[in-house]
Amino acid sequence: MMRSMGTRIADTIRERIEQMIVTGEFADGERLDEVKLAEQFGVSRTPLREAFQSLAASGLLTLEARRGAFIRHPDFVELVEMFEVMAELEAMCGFRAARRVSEQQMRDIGRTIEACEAAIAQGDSDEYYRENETFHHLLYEASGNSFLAREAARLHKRLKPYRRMQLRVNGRMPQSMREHRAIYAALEKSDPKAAAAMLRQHVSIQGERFNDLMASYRQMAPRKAG
Amino acid sequence: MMRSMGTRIADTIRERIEQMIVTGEFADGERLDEVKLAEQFGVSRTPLREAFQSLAASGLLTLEARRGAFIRHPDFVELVEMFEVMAELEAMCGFRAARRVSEQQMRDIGRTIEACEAAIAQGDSDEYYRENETFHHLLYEASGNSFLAREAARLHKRLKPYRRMQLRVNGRMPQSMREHRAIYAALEKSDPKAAAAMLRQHVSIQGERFNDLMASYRQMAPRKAG
DNA sequence: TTCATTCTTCTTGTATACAAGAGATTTGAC
DNA sequence: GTCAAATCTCTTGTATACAAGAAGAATGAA
Repeated sequence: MMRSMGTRIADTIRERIEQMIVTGEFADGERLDEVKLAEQFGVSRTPLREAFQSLAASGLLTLEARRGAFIRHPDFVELVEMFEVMAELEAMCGFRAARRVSEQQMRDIGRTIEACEAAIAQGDSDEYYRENETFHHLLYEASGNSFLAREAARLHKRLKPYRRMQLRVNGRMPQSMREHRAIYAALEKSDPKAAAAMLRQHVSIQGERFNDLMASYRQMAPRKAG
Repeated sequence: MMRSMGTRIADTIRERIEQMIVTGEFADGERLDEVKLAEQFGVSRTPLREAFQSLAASGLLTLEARRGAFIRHPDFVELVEMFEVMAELEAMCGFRAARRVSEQQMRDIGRTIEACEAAIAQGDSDEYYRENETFHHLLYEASGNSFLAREAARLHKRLKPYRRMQLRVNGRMPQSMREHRAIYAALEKSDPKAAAAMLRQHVSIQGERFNDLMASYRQMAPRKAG
Protein backbone atom coordinates (compact mmCIF):
# COMPACT_ATOMS: atom_id res chain seq x y z
CA MET A 1 0.00 0.00 0.00
CA MET A 2 2.50 2.51 1.16
CA ARG A 3 5.37 3.31 -1.10
CA SER A 4 8.34 5.38 -0.14
CA MET A 5 7.33 8.74 -1.47
CA GLY A 6 9.73 9.65 -4.19
CA THR A 7 8.23 12.32 -6.39
CA ARG A 8 6.44 10.11 -8.81
CA ILE A 9 3.94 11.85 -11.00
CA ALA A 10 1.62 8.90 -10.65
CA ASP A 11 1.49 9.38 -6.89
CA THR A 12 0.79 13.06 -7.15
CA ILE A 13 -1.98 12.43 -9.64
CA ARG A 14 -3.40 9.78 -7.41
CA GLU A 15 -3.57 12.18 -4.50
CA ARG A 16 -5.25 14.83 -6.54
CA ILE A 17 -7.87 12.55 -8.01
CA GLU A 18 -8.44 11.03 -4.62
CA GLN A 19 -9.15 14.45 -3.21
CA MET A 20 -11.56 15.13 -6.03
CA ILE A 21 -13.40 11.90 -5.39
CA VAL A 22 -13.45 12.26 -1.64
CA THR A 23 -14.78 15.78 -1.77
CA GLY A 24 -17.56 14.53 -3.99
CA GLU A 25 -16.48 16.23 -7.16
CA PHE A 26 -17.73 13.40 -9.33
CA ALA A 27 -21.25 12.15 -9.71
CA ASP A 28 -22.11 8.52 -9.21
CA GLY A 29 -21.61 6.51 -12.34
CA GLU A 30 -19.45 9.17 -13.92
CA ARG A 31 -16.70 7.96 -16.18
CA LEU A 32 -13.24 9.45 -15.72
CA ASP A 33 -11.80 10.25 -19.09
CA GLU A 34 -8.15 9.24 -19.32
CA VAL A 35 -7.11 11.61 -22.05
CA LYS A 36 -9.08 14.54 -20.72
CA LEU A 37 -7.70 14.16 -17.21
CA ALA A 38 -4.22 13.53 -18.58
CA GLU A 39 -4.11 16.77 -20.47
CA GLN A 40 -5.85 18.55 -17.62
CA PHE A 41 -2.97 17.51 -15.37
CA GLY A 42 -0.47 17.97 -18.15
CA VAL A 43 0.82 14.40 -18.07
CA SER A 44 0.58 11.35 -20.26
CA ARG A 45 -1.93 8.58 -19.83
CA THR A 46 0.62 6.29 -18.22
CA PRO A 47 0.83 7.79 -14.72
CA LEU A 48 -2.85 8.52 -14.89
CA ARG A 49 -3.66 4.89 -15.46
CA GLU A 50 -1.41 3.96 -12.58
CA ALA A 51 -3.36 6.33 -10.40
CA PHE A 52 -6.60 4.72 -11.57
CA GLN A 53 -5.26 1.31 -10.65
CA SER A 54 -4.32 2.47 -7.23
CA LEU A 55 -7.62 4.20 -6.64
CA ALA A 56 -9.50 1.16 -7.83
CA ALA A 57 -7.56 -0.96 -5.38
CA SER A 58 -8.67 1.34 -2.58
CA GLY A 59 -12.21 0.99 -3.83
CA LEU A 60 -12.59 4.64 -4.70
CA LEU A 61 -13.38 3.85 -8.27
CA THR A 62 -14.10 0.86 -10.42
CA LEU A 63 -12.25 -0.28 -13.50
CA GLU A 64 -14.28 -2.09 -16.09
CA ALA A 65 -12.33 -3.91 -18.73
CA ARG A 66 -12.20 -1.96 -21.98
CA ARG A 67 -14.82 0.43 -20.68
CA GLY A 68 -12.85 2.66 -18.38
CA ALA A 69 -12.80 4.02 -14.84
CA PHE A 70 -16.10 4.78 -13.19
CA ILE A 71 -17.10 6.46 -10.00
CA ARG A 72 -19.34 4.00 -8.29
CA HIS A 73 -20.81 5.14 -5.07
CA PRO A 74 -21.65 2.11 -3.03
CA ASP A 75 -25.35 1.43 -3.00
CA PHE A 76 -27.12 1.97 0.26
CA VAL A 77 -26.86 -1.61 1.41
CA GLU A 78 -23.14 -1.72 0.79
CA LEU A 79 -22.69 1.57 2.55
CA VAL A 80 -24.34 0.21 5.66
CA GLU A 81 -22.17 -2.88 5.38
CA MET A 82 -19.08 -0.74 5.21
CA PHE A 83 -20.05 1.27 8.24
CA GLU A 84 -20.70 -1.98 10.03
CA VAL A 85 -17.14 -3.08 9.39
CA MET A 86 -15.82 0.36 10.24
CA ALA A 87 -17.65 0.25 13.55
CA GLU A 88 -16.07 -3.05 14.38
CA LEU A 89 -12.59 -1.94 13.41
CA GLU A 90 -12.93 1.17 15.53
CA ALA A 91 -14.25 -0.89 18.42
CA MET A 92 -11.23 -3.10 18.05
CA CYS A 93 -8.94 -0.10 18.10
CA GLY A 94 -10.68 1.25 21.18
CA PHE A 95 -10.48 -2.07 22.95
CA ARG A 96 -6.77 -2.25 22.45
CA ALA A 97 -6.17 1.43 23.01
CA ALA A 98 -7.81 1.24 26.41
CA ARG A 99 -4.93 -0.93 27.55
CA ARG A 100 -2.10 0.54 25.59
CA VAL A 101 -2.71 4.23 25.09
CA SER A 102 0.11 6.46 26.35
CA GLU A 103 -0.12 9.64 28.36
CA GLN A 104 0.99 11.63 25.38
CA GLN A 105 -1.60 10.03 23.16
CA MET A 106 -4.32 10.77 25.70
CA ARG A 107 -3.30 14.41 25.71
CA ASP A 108 -3.39 14.51 21.93
CA ILE A 109 -6.80 12.89 21.85
CA GLY A 110 -8.04 15.29 24.49
CA ARG A 111 -6.87 18.21 22.41
CA THR A 112 -8.70 17.07 19.31
CA ILE A 113 -11.89 16.73 21.30
CA GLU A 114 -11.56 20.29 22.49
CA ALA A 115 -10.69 21.47 19.02
CA CYS A 116 -13.79 19.73 17.69
CA GLU A 117 -15.98 21.44 20.24
CA ALA A 118 -14.39 24.78 19.50
CA ALA A 119 -15.01 24.25 15.81
CA ILE A 120 -18.67 23.50 16.46
CA ALA A 121 -18.99 26.58 18.65
CA GLN A 122 -17.61 28.68 15.83
CA GLY A 123 -19.67 26.92 13.21
CA ASP A 124 -16.50 25.97 11.33
CA SER A 125 -17.52 22.65 9.92
CA ASP A 126 -14.39 22.13 7.82
CA GLU A 127 -12.26 22.48 10.90
CA TYR A 128 -14.61 20.14 12.70
CA TYR A 129 -14.19 17.48 10.03
CA ARG A 130 -10.44 17.82 10.16
CA GLU A 131 -10.22 17.50 13.91
CA ASN A 132 -12.72 14.70 14.00
CA GLU A 133 -10.60 12.86 11.49
CA THR A 134 -7.53 13.43 13.64
CA PHE A 135 -9.38 12.12 16.66
CA HIS A 136 -10.10 8.88 14.92
CA HIS A 137 -6.64 8.51 13.47
CA LEU A 138 -5.08 9.02 16.88
CA LEU A 139 -7.31 6.29 18.13
CA TYR A 140 -6.18 3.93 15.40
CA GLU A 141 -2.58 4.60 16.28
CA ALA A 142 -3.28 4.17 19.95
CA SER A 143 -4.47 0.63 19.29
CA GLY A 144 -0.81 -0.33 19.20
CA ASN A 145 -1.49 -2.52 16.18
CA SER A 146 -0.05 -0.69 13.22
CA PHE A 147 -1.60 -3.03 10.68
CA LEU A 148 -5.01 -2.49 12.20
CA ALA A 149 -4.35 1.24 12.23
CA ARG A 150 -3.60 1.24 8.52
CA GLU A 151 -6.63 -0.81 7.63
CA ALA A 152 -8.89 1.37 9.74
CA ALA A 153 -7.47 4.50 8.16
CA ARG A 154 -8.01 3.05 4.73
CA LEU A 155 -11.66 2.32 5.29
CA HIS A 156 -12.08 5.63 7.07
CA LYS A 157 -10.87 7.42 3.98
CA ARG A 158 -13.11 5.45 1.75
CA LEU A 159 -16.12 6.41 3.84
CA LYS A 160 -15.18 10.04 4.02
CA PRO A 161 -17.77 11.36 1.54
CA TYR A 162 -20.55 9.56 3.36
CA ARG A 163 -19.50 10.53 6.84
CA ARG A 164 -19.91 14.15 5.90
CA MET A 165 -23.40 13.36 4.81
CA GLN A 166 -24.09 11.62 8.07
CA LEU A 167 -22.87 14.45 10.24
CA ARG A 168 -24.79 17.07 8.34
CA VAL A 169 -27.96 15.82 9.97
CA ASN A 170 -29.33 18.24 12.50
CA GLY A 171 -28.25 17.79 16.07
CA ARG A 172 -25.79 15.07 15.23
CA MET A 173 -22.69 17.05 16.09
CA PRO A 174 -23.39 17.67 19.79
CA GLN A 175 -24.35 14.02 20.19
CA SER A 176 -21.16 13.05 18.44
CA MET A 177 -19.24 15.24 20.88
CA ARG A 178 -20.79 13.56 23.89
CA GLU A 179 -19.70 10.26 22.44
CA HIS A 180 -16.15 11.48 21.99
CA ARG A 181 -16.10 12.45 25.65
CA ALA A 182 -17.46 9.08 26.64
CA ILE A 183 -14.83 7.33 24.58
CA TYR A 184 -12.15 9.45 26.18
CA ALA A 185 -13.48 8.56 29.62
CA ALA A 186 -13.44 4.86 28.82
CA LEU A 187 -9.84 5.11 27.67
CA GLU A 188 -8.91 7.00 30.80
CA LYS A 189 -10.47 4.31 32.95
CA SER A 190 -8.63 1.69 30.89
CA ASP A 191 -11.93 0.00 30.24
CA PRO A 192 -11.55 -1.91 26.99
CA LYS A 193 -15.10 -3.18 26.77
CA ALA A 194 -16.60 0.22 27.40
CA ALA A 195 -14.28 1.86 24.88
CA ALA A 196 -15.15 -0.76 22.29
CA ALA A 197 -18.86 -0.45 22.93
CA MET A 198 -18.75 3.33 22.77
CA LEU A 199 -16.89 3.32 19.51
CA ARG A 200 -19.07 0.66 17.99
CA GLN A 201 -22.07 2.76 18.75
CA HIS A 202 -20.36 5.98 17.73
CA VAL A 203 -19.67 4.70 14.26
CA SER A 204 -22.42 2.27 13.49
CA ILE A 205 -25.55 3.19 11.66
CA GLN A 206 -28.49 2.24 13.78
CA GLY A 207 -31.91 3.46 14.76
CA GLU A 208 -32.56 7.05 13.78
CA ARG A 209 -29.16 7.36 12.25
CA PHE A 210 -30.13 4.68 9.80
CA ASN A 211 -33.09 6.69 8.62
CA ASP A 212 -31.10 9.90 8.52
CA LEU A 213 -28.45 8.27 6.43
CA MET A 214 -30.96 6.75 4.08
CA ALA A 215 -32.68 10.08 3.59
CA SER A 216 -29.54 12.02 2.84
CA TYR A 217 -28.22 9.18 0.72
CA ARG A 218 -31.26 9.33 -1.52
CA GLN A 219 -30.81 13.04 -1.78
CA MET A 220 -27.13 12.97 -2.51
CA ALA A 221 -26.51 9.96 -4.64
CA PRO A 222 -29.39 9.11 -6.90
CA ARG A 223 -28.36 5.98 -8.69
CA LYS A 224 -27.74 6.34 -12.35
CA ALA A 225 -28.06 3.60 -14.88
CA GLY A 226 -24.92 1.47 -14.85
CA MET B 1 -10.97 -4.06 -6.26
CA MET B 2 -13.00 -6.26 -8.48
CA ARG B 3 -13.04 -5.56 -12.15
CA SER B 4 -15.25 -7.28 -14.65
CA MET B 5 -12.96 -9.92 -15.98
CA GLY B 6 -12.35 -9.17 -19.58
CA THR B 7 -9.25 -10.95 -20.74
CA ARG B 8 -6.74 -8.35 -19.86
CA ILE B 9 -3.17 -9.51 -19.92
CA ALA B 10 -2.47 -7.45 -16.83
CA ASP B 11 -5.06 -9.43 -14.86
CA THR B 12 -3.69 -12.75 -15.99
CA ILE B 13 -0.18 -11.71 -15.07
CA ARG B 14 -1.39 -10.51 -11.72
CA GLU B 15 -2.94 -13.86 -10.98
CA ARG B 16 0.15 -15.73 -11.96
CA ILE B 17 2.50 -13.60 -9.92
CA GLU B 18 0.11 -13.73 -7.01
CA GLN B 19 0.19 -17.50 -7.12
CA MET B 20 3.96 -17.42 -7.18
CA ILE B 21 4.07 -15.15 -4.16
CA VAL B 22 1.44 -16.99 -2.22
CA THR B 23 3.08 -20.35 -2.75
CA GLY B 24 6.28 -18.86 -1.41
CA GLU B 25 8.25 -18.90 -4.63
CA PHE B 26 10.09 -15.72 -3.76
CA ALA B 27 12.45 -15.09 -0.88
CA ASP B 28 11.97 -12.26 1.50
CA GLY B 29 13.51 -9.06 0.23
CA GLU B 30 13.77 -10.38 -3.29
CA ARG B 31 13.37 -7.87 -6.07
CA LEU B 32 11.05 -8.74 -8.93
CA ASP B 33 12.73 -7.80 -12.17
CA GLU B 34 10.30 -6.13 -14.55
CA VAL B 35 12.10 -6.94 -17.77
CA LYS B 36 12.97 -10.46 -16.78
CA LEU B 37 9.44 -11.29 -15.72
CA ALA B 38 8.04 -9.50 -18.76
CA GLU B 39 9.98 -11.62 -21.19
CA GLN B 40 9.38 -14.69 -19.06
CA PHE B 41 5.65 -14.14 -19.51
CA GLY B 42 6.11 -12.93 -23.05
CA VAL B 43 4.53 -9.55 -22.52
CA SER B 44 5.69 -5.98 -22.34
CA ARG B 45 6.48 -4.13 -19.15
CA THR B 46 3.21 -2.26 -19.19
CA PRO B 47 0.80 -4.98 -18.05
CA LEU B 48 3.47 -6.26 -15.73
CA ARG B 49 3.72 -2.94 -13.97
CA GLU B 50 -0.04 -2.85 -13.67
CA ALA B 51 0.09 -6.23 -12.01
CA PHE B 52 2.76 -4.92 -9.63
CA GLN B 53 0.57 -1.98 -8.72
CA SER B 54 -2.33 -4.24 -8.01
CA LEU B 55 -0.27 -6.66 -5.97
CA ALA B 56 1.25 -3.81 -4.01
CA ALA B 57 -2.22 -2.54 -3.22
CA SER B 58 -3.10 -5.94 -1.81
CA GLY B 59 0.06 -5.80 0.24
CA LEU B 60 1.65 -8.80 -1.45
CA LEU B 61 4.64 -6.79 -2.51
CA THR B 62 6.10 -3.38 -1.94
CA LEU B 63 6.91 -0.75 -4.53
CA GLU B 64 9.77 1.54 -3.73
CA ALA B 65 10.07 4.61 -5.87
CA ARG B 66 12.73 4.19 -8.55
CA ARG B 67 13.96 1.04 -6.89
CA GLY B 68 11.42 -1.51 -7.94
CA ALA B 69 9.08 -4.15 -6.59
CA PHE B 70 10.19 -6.14 -3.57
CA ILE B 71 8.84 -9.12 -1.79
CA ARG B 72 8.60 -8.05 1.80
CA HIS B 73 7.41 -10.67 4.17
CA PRO B 74 5.86 -8.96 7.14
CA ASP B 75 8.12 -9.07 10.13
CA PHE B 76 6.98 -11.22 13.00
CA VAL B 77 5.29 -8.41 14.87
CA GLU B 78 3.30 -7.36 11.86
CA LEU B 79 2.36 -10.94 11.17
CA VAL B 80 0.89 -11.27 14.61
CA GLU B 81 -0.92 -7.98 14.13
CA MET B 82 -2.39 -9.24 10.90
CA PHE B 83 -3.59 -12.45 12.47
CA GLU B 84 -5.10 -10.39 15.24
CA VAL B 85 -7.17 -8.45 12.71
CA MET B 86 -7.99 -11.63 10.83
CA ALA B 87 -9.26 -13.21 14.03
CA GLU B 88 -11.53 -10.29 14.66
CA LEU B 89 -12.87 -10.24 11.12
CA GLU B 90 -13.61 -13.93 11.29
CA ALA B 91 -15.25 -13.50 14.66
CA MET B 92 -17.37 -10.79 13.14
CA CYS B 93 -18.34 -13.07 10.28
CA GLY B 94 -19.19 -15.84 12.70
CA PHE B 95 -21.28 -13.55 14.86
CA ARG B 96 -23.37 -12.46 11.93
CA ALA B 97 -23.45 -15.87 10.31
CA ALA B 98 -24.92 -17.38 13.46
CA ARG B 99 -28.04 -15.33 12.85
CA ARG B 100 -28.19 -15.34 9.09
CA VAL B 101 -26.72 -18.56 7.79
CA SER B 102 -29.05 -20.52 5.52
CA GLU B 103 -29.75 -24.23 5.52
CA GLN B 104 -27.92 -24.59 2.24
CA GLN B 105 -24.91 -22.77 3.59
CA MET B 106 -24.85 -24.97 6.67
CA ARG B 107 -24.87 -28.03 4.47
CA ASP B 108 -21.98 -26.62 2.43
CA ILE B 109 -20.02 -25.78 5.54
CA GLY B 110 -20.68 -29.24 6.92
CA ARG B 111 -19.38 -30.79 3.74
CA THR B 112 -16.10 -28.88 3.85
CA ILE B 113 -15.56 -30.00 7.41
CA GLU B 114 -15.96 -33.58 6.39
CA ALA B 115 -13.76 -33.08 3.36
CA CYS B 116 -11.09 -31.60 5.61
CA GLU B 117 -11.22 -34.57 7.92
CA ALA B 118 -11.07 -36.95 5.01
CA ALA B 119 -8.06 -35.11 3.66
CA ILE B 120 -6.28 -35.40 6.99
CA ALA B 121 -7.10 -39.09 7.18
CA GLN B 122 -5.52 -39.58 3.78
CA GLY B 123 -2.61 -37.32 4.58
CA ASP B 124 -3.47 -35.13 1.60
CA SER B 125 -2.41 -31.78 2.91
CA ASP B 126 -3.02 -29.87 -0.33
CA GLU B 127 -6.58 -31.03 -0.33
CA TYR B 128 -6.81 -30.11 3.31
CA TYR B 129 -5.64 -26.56 2.61
CA ARG B 130 -8.12 -26.21 -0.20
CA GLU B 131 -11.07 -27.38 1.83
CA ASN B 132 -10.03 -25.37 4.84
CA GLU B 133 -9.95 -22.32 2.65
CA THR B 134 -13.40 -23.11 1.34
CA PHE B 135 -14.65 -23.51 4.89
CA HIS B 136 -13.53 -20.03 5.78
CA HIS B 137 -14.80 -18.48 2.58
CA LEU B 138 -18.22 -20.00 3.10
CA LEU B 139 -18.22 -18.48 6.53
CA TYR B 140 -17.38 -15.07 5.16
CA GLU B 141 -20.26 -15.31 2.73
CA ALA B 142 -22.58 -16.55 5.44
CA SER B 143 -21.99 -13.33 7.35
CA GLY B 144 -24.50 -11.75 5.02
CA ASN B 145 -22.25 -8.70 4.74
CA SER B 146 -20.68 -8.86 1.33
CA PHE B 147 -18.24 -6.05 2.00
CA LEU B 148 -17.04 -7.80 5.12
CA ALA B 149 -16.79 -11.02 3.15
CA ARG B 150 -14.56 -9.40 0.56
CA GLU B 151 -12.30 -7.78 3.13
CA ALA B 152 -11.97 -11.00 5.06
CA ALA B 153 -11.14 -12.90 1.89
CA ARG B 154 -8.54 -10.32 0.99
CA LEU B 155 -6.71 -10.60 4.28
CA HIS B 156 -7.11 -14.36 4.23
CA LYS B 157 -5.31 -14.48 0.91
CA ARG B 158 -2.57 -12.26 2.14
CA LEU B 159 -1.96 -14.52 5.09
CA LYS B 160 -1.99 -17.66 3.05
CA PRO B 161 1.75 -18.34 3.06
CA TYR B 162 1.90 -18.00 6.82
CA ARG B 163 -1.16 -20.05 7.57
CA ARG B 164 0.48 -23.00 5.88
CA MET B 165 3.41 -22.53 8.17
CA GLN B 166 1.13 -22.41 11.17
CA LEU B 167 -0.72 -25.59 10.30
CA ARG B 168 2.43 -27.54 9.63
CA VAL B 169 3.07 -27.68 13.33
CA ASN B 170 2.58 -31.14 14.75
CA GLY B 171 -0.84 -31.96 16.11
CA ARG B 172 -2.33 -28.74 14.94
CA MET B 173 -4.63 -30.23 12.35
CA PRO B 174 -6.78 -32.41 14.63
CA GLN B 175 -7.12 -29.49 17.02
CA SER B 176 -8.12 -27.30 14.12
CA MET B 177 -10.73 -29.86 13.17
CA ARG B 178 -12.25 -29.87 16.63
CA GLU B 179 -12.53 -26.13 16.37
CA HIS B 180 -14.27 -26.38 13.03
CA ARG B 181 -16.82 -28.68 14.61
CA ALA B 182 -17.31 -26.33 17.52
CA ILE B 183 -17.85 -23.44 15.14
CA TYR B 184 -20.35 -25.48 13.21
CA ALA B 185 -22.18 -26.30 16.42
CA ALA B 186 -22.32 -22.66 17.45
CA LEU B 187 -23.78 -21.75 14.09
CA GLU B 188 -26.32 -24.51 14.36
CA LYS B 189 -27.39 -23.27 17.76
CA SER B 190 -27.59 -19.75 16.32
CA ASP B 191 -25.28 -18.62 19.09
CA PRO B 192 -23.50 -15.50 17.78
CA LYS B 193 -21.27 -14.98 20.78
CA ALA B 194 -20.10 -18.55 20.85
CA ALA B 195 -19.46 -18.56 17.13
CA ALA B 196 -17.49 -15.34 17.40
CA ALA B 197 -15.48 -16.57 20.34
CA MET B 198 -14.72 -19.89 18.66
CA LEU B 199 -13.54 -18.20 15.50
CA ARG B 200 -11.50 -15.63 17.33
CA GLN B 201 -9.71 -18.39 19.11
CA HIS B 202 -9.46 -20.54 16.01
CA VAL B 203 -7.60 -17.86 14.10
CA SER B 204 -5.72 -15.91 16.68
CA ILE B 205 -2.16 -16.58 17.61
CA GLN B 206 -1.99 -17.17 21.30
CA GLY B 207 -0.23 -19.28 23.86
CA GLU B 208 1.60 -22.22 22.36
CA ARG B 209 0.55 -21.25 18.90
CA PHE B 210 2.47 -18.05 19.33
CA ASN B 211 5.64 -19.92 20.05
CA ASP B 212 5.05 -22.38 17.26
CA LEU B 213 4.54 -19.60 14.82
CA MET B 214 7.60 -17.76 15.96
CA ALA B 215 9.72 -20.86 15.63
CA SER B 216 8.60 -21.70 12.13
CA TYR B 217 8.75 -18.06 11.14
CA ARG B 218 12.40 -17.86 12.10
CA GLN B 219 13.02 -20.99 10.11
CA MET B 220 11.12 -19.95 7.04
CA ALA B 221 11.69 -16.26 6.63
CA PRO B 222 15.07 -15.16 7.85
CA ARG B 223 15.09 -11.44 7.35
CA LYS B 224 17.44 -10.20 4.72
CA ALA B 225 19.01 -6.80 4.69
CA GLY B 226 16.61 -4.31 3.14
C1' DT C 1 44.95 0.87 1.56
C1' DT C 2 40.96 3.55 2.04
C1' DC C 3 37.89 6.97 1.10
C1' DA C 4 35.63 10.04 -1.92
C1' DT C 5 34.16 11.33 -6.42
C1' DT C 6 32.96 10.70 -10.99
C1' DC C 7 31.31 8.01 -14.54
C1' DT C 8 29.00 4.17 -16.39
C1' DT C 9 25.38 1.13 -16.56
C1' DC C 10 21.13 -0.58 -15.36
C1' DT C 11 16.37 0.07 -13.88
C1' DT C 12 12.47 2.51 -13.29
C1' DG C 13 9.20 6.36 -14.68
C1' DT C 14 6.93 8.66 -18.43
C1' DA C 15 5.57 9.55 -23.09
C1' DT C 16 4.02 8.07 -27.35
C1' DA C 17 2.72 4.90 -30.93
C1' DC C 18 -0.01 1.16 -32.28
C1' DA C 19 -3.75 -2.55 -31.83
C1' DA C 20 -8.13 -3.92 -30.90
C1' DG C 21 -12.70 -3.87 -28.76
C1' DA C 22 -16.97 -1.29 -27.52
C1' DG C 23 -20.46 1.89 -28.62
C1' DA C 24 -22.59 5.02 -31.69
C1' DT C 25 -24.16 6.10 -36.10
C1' DT C 26 -25.59 5.51 -40.45
C1' DT C 27 -27.47 2.98 -44.04
C1' DG C 28 -30.34 -0.33 -45.91
C1' DA C 29 -34.29 -3.45 -45.98
C1' DC C 30 -38.87 -4.49 -44.72
C1' DG D 1 -41.13 4.47 -39.60
C1' DT D 2 -38.62 0.84 -37.37
C1' DC D 3 -35.37 -2.60 -36.87
C1' DA D 4 -31.09 -4.77 -37.98
C1' DA D 5 -26.54 -4.92 -39.72
C1' DA D 6 -22.35 -3.02 -41.06
C1' DT D 7 -19.16 0.64 -40.52
C1' DC D 8 -16.85 4.14 -38.25
C1' DT D 9 -15.13 6.51 -34.41
C1' DC D 10 -13.53 6.76 -29.99
C1' DT D 11 -11.49 4.63 -25.95
C1' DT D 12 -8.88 1.46 -23.70
C1' DG D 13 -5.02 -2.10 -23.62
C1' DT D 14 -0.35 -3.11 -24.91
C1' DA D 15 4.14 -2.30 -26.80
C1' DT D 16 8.02 0.43 -27.41
C1' DA D 17 10.89 4.46 -27.18
C1' DC D 18 12.92 7.84 -24.40
C1' DA D 19 14.27 10.27 -19.96
C1' DA D 20 16.14 10.33 -15.64
C1' DG D 21 17.55 8.58 -11.17
C1' DA D 22 20.05 4.94 -8.44
C1' DA D 23 23.44 1.58 -7.64
C1' DG D 24 27.80 0.17 -8.46
C1' DA D 25 32.43 0.30 -10.68
C1' DA D 26 36.44 2.61 -11.68
C1' DT D 27 39.60 6.22 -10.92
C1' DG D 28 42.10 9.35 -8.34
C1' DA D 29 43.83 11.52 -4.05
C1' DA D 30 45.30 11.23 0.66
